[in-house]
Amino acid sequence: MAVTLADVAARAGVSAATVSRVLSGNYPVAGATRSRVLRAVEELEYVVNGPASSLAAATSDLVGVLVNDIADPFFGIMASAVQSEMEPEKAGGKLAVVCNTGGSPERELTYLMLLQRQRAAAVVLTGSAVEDPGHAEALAARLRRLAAAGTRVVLCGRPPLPEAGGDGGQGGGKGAAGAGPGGTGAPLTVAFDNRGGARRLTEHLLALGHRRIGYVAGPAERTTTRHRLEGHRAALADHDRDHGRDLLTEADRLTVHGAYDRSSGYDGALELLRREPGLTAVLAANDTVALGVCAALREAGLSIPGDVSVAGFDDLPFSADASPSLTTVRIPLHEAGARAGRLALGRESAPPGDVATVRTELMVRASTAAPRTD
Amino acid sequence: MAVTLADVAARAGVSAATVSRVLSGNYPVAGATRSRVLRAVEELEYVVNGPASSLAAATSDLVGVLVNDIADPFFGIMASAVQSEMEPEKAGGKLAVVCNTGGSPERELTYLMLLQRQRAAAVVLTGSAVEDPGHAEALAARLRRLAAAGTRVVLCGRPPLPEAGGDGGQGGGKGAAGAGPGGTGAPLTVAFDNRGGARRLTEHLLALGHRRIGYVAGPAERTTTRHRLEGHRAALADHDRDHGRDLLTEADRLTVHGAYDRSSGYDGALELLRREPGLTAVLAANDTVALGVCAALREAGLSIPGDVSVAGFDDLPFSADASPSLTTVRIPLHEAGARAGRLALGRESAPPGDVATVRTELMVRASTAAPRTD
DNA sequence: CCTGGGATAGAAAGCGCTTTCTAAAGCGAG
DNA sequence: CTCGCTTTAGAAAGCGCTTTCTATCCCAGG
Repeated sequence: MAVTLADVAARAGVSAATVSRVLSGNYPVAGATRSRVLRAVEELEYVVNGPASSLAAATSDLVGVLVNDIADPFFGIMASAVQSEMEPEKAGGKLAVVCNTGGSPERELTYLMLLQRQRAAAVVLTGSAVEDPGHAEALAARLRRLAAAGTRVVLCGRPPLPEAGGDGGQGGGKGAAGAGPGGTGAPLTVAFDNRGGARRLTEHLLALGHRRIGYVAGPAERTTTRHRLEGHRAALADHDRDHGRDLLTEADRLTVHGAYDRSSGYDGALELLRREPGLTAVLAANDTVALGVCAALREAGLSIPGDVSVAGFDDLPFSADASPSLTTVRIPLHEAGARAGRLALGRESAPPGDVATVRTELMVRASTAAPRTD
Repeated sequence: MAVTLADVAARAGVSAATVSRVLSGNYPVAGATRSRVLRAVEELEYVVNGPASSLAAATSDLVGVLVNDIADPFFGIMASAVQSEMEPEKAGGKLAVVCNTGGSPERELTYLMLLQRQRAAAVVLTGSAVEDPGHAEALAARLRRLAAAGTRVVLCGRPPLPEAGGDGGQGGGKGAAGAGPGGTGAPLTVAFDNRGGARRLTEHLLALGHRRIGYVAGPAERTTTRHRLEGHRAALADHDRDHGRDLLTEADRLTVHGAYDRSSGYDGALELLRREPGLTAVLAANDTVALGVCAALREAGLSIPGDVSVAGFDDLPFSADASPSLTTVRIPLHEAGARAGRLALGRESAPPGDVATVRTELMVRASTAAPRTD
């Protein structure tokens, strides 16, 4: 039905082997022959059969990118950056496959299985991990298998995996977990400095004079949430130590958890206001949540930053445009994604300790100011 | 190196054929045999070799989704909806491959070529098309070839292709353009009623009493831009006819073009203000552009909607949250994407005339109001 | 007790490509 | 003018799976 290598070979008056060599370009072919082949390819509109090629060569030009929510620019930016490194137009270029897990660990495993089935060249996992030990172990096992199968695994924006727990059990599995081609076994990691960012953000609020600071945090079970919370508390603890205060114990009461969406911010802010009407500042899990917080505060008749300061996290494109513009912690998502992409392609060597941390940066804008002196 | 079908067959004490049948499930296998095979699969942690499977079966479980900008929720929502129809966890499930073209027609062709190489089961093209005749013909040719190769082609949010131009030329190509399996030849289309939406939006402003309406339109060469502009002008023309006015001739002067981003809105609004300081309303190419328009107007000391009304297009999630909340034209992106996904899978039969139009809906919010009576 | 047919499983022929291994030229050196 | 090397191209053996074709087994019906 479709045009095959043999057809091209016949037309060019050469063997199939020669055509293959011309197209892959990793073997010397005389100039005249080469151009004869290329002409035949043109004339017949030949397109390589990818599956056949992958089967024979035992390689694939697919790179999987797992994201929690493709409709969220946070992930869109990273995915776009990963993809920008793939050079699909070039001969050895890769095709990035963006898979939307919806944040579900089960779906994540499903996609990883499908990617393994496709013998993907690499897999990039973005987004925060769920801390449930069962899921974590299942995920680690799957990633180990992928690595053993020669797929490069890169984590982007999630913490490095814990060391292998169980011994993997039965079956005379051969490779001692991933000395496979191009895999160091342990996944490469591009980590965000969430702790440091949250810490600097809280320090900023403390320096402005805020003492009653609410926190609308992300889902309780995700690593990112925990890290940001830890940074926040570390700043409070430092402050307590230096000033003999006790903000840290208050922090529990002033923290609520929700999803990474606007309504969580809205609801969270109302709940915080209920718990502590004297609130002067609210930290949000991310910028989207911060927008919800702002909406709730405004509806409660509070001005920002006049009555309450609000700060977000991530610095998405819309954050600078919000009114008031959001104080937030910038995560260089594009840079991180691009780096993850290069690691996935093996174009950049693994960072020391296999973990590259990208710095976060405090962006002070209009939504935070000193509290009213009452 | 890796576990193969033969290994599983040996372990289960059956033939490779039987294992294949158990896994694909489209052939009767006795219960006892079946469970013996499944146990062997478990024990050996067998994962099917996708390329081999695709080669032998001459099918693939890849579905390509082309988007202009993956970081833009407009496309993210559609992509997510397409993906939600794929059921990757099921046996016959598909793997959606989201490809970011960056709006470049060349990259679009590159991705289509790669997807054809992978023998993708279907391809969904989202986003507006470029109207350049050269590109349009190249694209149409590529899509024809895809269809001829048995790949289902679905257009989502772009107009149906023009009828085949050239006759395709040389080579005794067989199929008369795509009576291939499951392809009707002509791509299936899910179209947005951009004209109608723009028309109703303009009518809304006219009804409020606006007469000097600026338009910060999208890139001049894209179909979507043209359609929205046509709707806008149709409304103006109707008004002129009924009221003996001449708003239509003014429209040219009050239209500027830009990209689909915030800064285009910002710059565009400033330019419009320069051309017509007495502007009472501004339409934007989409909601992101509208935000830029709002920012520019505000910096110019104008209040929204007090001095100038602003309206967008698309109704992205952030639009209701902006302050003031944006009047806009809602495009049911999720619904459209899901439908495109179903068409791609052949789970929904083709619409009459192969074009399904999804309705757009005017969302009147706080950013539009009657102009000041001066 | 024999036979025909349904149910189940195996043998084997590819699918279209890559890649050794091998052969045929082409060319300088002895 | 021949020998041995390099350069270039073909032959053919898979890669791991699917699927047709065929063989076997078992049971009901005659």
